[in-house]
Amino acid sequence: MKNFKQIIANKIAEIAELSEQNLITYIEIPKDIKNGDYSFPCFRLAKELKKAPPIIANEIKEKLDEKSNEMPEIEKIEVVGGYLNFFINKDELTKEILQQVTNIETSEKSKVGNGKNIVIDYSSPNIAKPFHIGHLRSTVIGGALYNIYKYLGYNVTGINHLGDYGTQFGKLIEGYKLWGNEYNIEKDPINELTKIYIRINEACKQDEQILENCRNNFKKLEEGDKYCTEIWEKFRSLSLKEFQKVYDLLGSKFDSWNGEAFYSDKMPEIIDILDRTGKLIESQGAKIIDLEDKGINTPCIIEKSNGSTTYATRDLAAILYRARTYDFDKALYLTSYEQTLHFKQVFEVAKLLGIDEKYTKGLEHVSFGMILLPTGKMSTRGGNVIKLEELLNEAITRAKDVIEQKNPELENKEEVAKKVGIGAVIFNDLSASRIKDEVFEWDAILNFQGETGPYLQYTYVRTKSVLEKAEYLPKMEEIDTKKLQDEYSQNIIKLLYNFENTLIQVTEKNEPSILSRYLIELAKAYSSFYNENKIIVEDKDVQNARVYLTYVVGKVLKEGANLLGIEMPEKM
RNA sequence: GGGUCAAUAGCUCAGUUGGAUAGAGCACACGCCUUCUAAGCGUGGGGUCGGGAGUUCGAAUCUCUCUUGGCCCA
Repeated sequence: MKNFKQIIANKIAEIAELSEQNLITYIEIPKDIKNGDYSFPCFRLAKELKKAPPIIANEIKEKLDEKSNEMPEIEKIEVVGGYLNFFINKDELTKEILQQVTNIETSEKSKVGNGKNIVIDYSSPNIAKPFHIGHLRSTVIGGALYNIYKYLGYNVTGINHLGDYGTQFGKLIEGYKLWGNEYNIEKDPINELTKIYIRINEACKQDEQILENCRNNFKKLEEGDKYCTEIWEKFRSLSLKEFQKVYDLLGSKFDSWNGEAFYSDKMPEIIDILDRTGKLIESQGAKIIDLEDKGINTPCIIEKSNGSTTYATRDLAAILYRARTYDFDKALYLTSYEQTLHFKQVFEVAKLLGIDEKYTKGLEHVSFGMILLPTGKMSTRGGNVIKLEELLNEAITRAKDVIEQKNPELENKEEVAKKVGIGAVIFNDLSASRIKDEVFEWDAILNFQGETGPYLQYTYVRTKSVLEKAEYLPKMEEIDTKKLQDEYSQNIIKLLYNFENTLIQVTEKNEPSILSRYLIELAKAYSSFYNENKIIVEDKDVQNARVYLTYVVGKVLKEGANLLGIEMPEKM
């Protein structure tokens, strides 16, 4: 793929005797098409050359014009004010892009990641607790990043760092011991376990002995007691079965399910390492690392006064394990911004573990905003949670209603409703920047109009419909790209050119919404094109060109949506 | 109190490392289906880019400060 920016920078560098590296960062893409495909603002050269920007622009243009035979890609250069505007030869550009998109599966994209190792820690729900809409963002954003890194040739490991450890299991075991036969946890594990959990908490408040038993259970669990371990494993596997229903709906996949419990025997080593650095100090009976000199005025607690470990210790053990096991270049943690301080502390303490700088530099907390209910924050104890399964099923039901209304003759309504409903939910979560909070409202999430998942799907379905009508796909070599020089086609061409670059931007910022916005732009551009241009026409050259453009747009829309975790129906 | 993130149209949000006249969707009004899916397309109204100061040829974007709100703090 030709890099037009590079070509322009290269030529200006020769003339202005400046470094190509600098110039390339100056070159920008004008918002308005009439200002060309690329633009070089000469203002910043004005000072050192001691000339007015328009004069500089004119001088560069003159010299560039002399070399025009060296740059067949450039059609013309215009000076507007202090700007030097470059117009790329449309024919050249169009051919280049169609070629690239045609071979999208085998393009050079895989070189970008260069086999670097990326570890993504996402979803990570708590065992025996409801899987609610608060877990959606981690699952969906993490999943999208997983797909995109992989697509760009990174070697990605997805980890579901389950919350399957902690004193609450001592309580659950006690509750199960006492009243296990009263609850049908096989049938409805999470709801029943939640009931037991609430009940045992009440009991603990009233009876100190029960609380003591709970503590003992957890201790026994840690020591590998057979009975406790068996019950714990039962809770874990029953919960996972429940979670799997949601993961199946969302299409989430993980390479590792090692949760907190997995690191339970790996924490003594962490404490030992930290101890030997001399930075692990006693404070109010707890073992802490002071981070004041690192600009973090809250110390990191490694071991509590009662001798139990903390989330921080477990995360440190995970870092050490992952560095050894996956040799990661980047390790991403997908959680809400509530945990910002926690990860700041952990990443700082990780520098004391004696691991290579590569690892500590690769740690990154990818934080996102919270999902709030119109009434405020969700809370499991308060009982005001919306379960993910419930949301997804509602989405499917609503999608089915729309299908009945718009296209009652459609085959596979169930399957399409699933893709559309889930697609709407996923896209809704990926369309705004991560950091934004989201107030949960059914009508907003399950809206199928405007900038939504179903809009992308609908546009894709239209491309398929056109291809079906055309009955054949012309060969790339037979396309007369001159037939694609209208404003609408060119708009699409330019967007297609940006596809790979968009994906790279996503990984640079760990921000899948950049891809979401891009796909909306592409779908809009195609919809305008579709409305303004008849595609199946008398003139076969025109038809071939437009059908082919339709084909590649469909291809990119589908590829892009799949990367976000959204499936495309062929009809809807 | 300390730290941190945010504030752009009535609502939800874009705005690529500072660049040309700040853009979408929803909502509202109007127009477009005897021809490729109207879950669509087009037109229109609507802005003190939270306030102020600064840096710069140029600031929604960078710096400082203030205001409001979210989140975190053994």
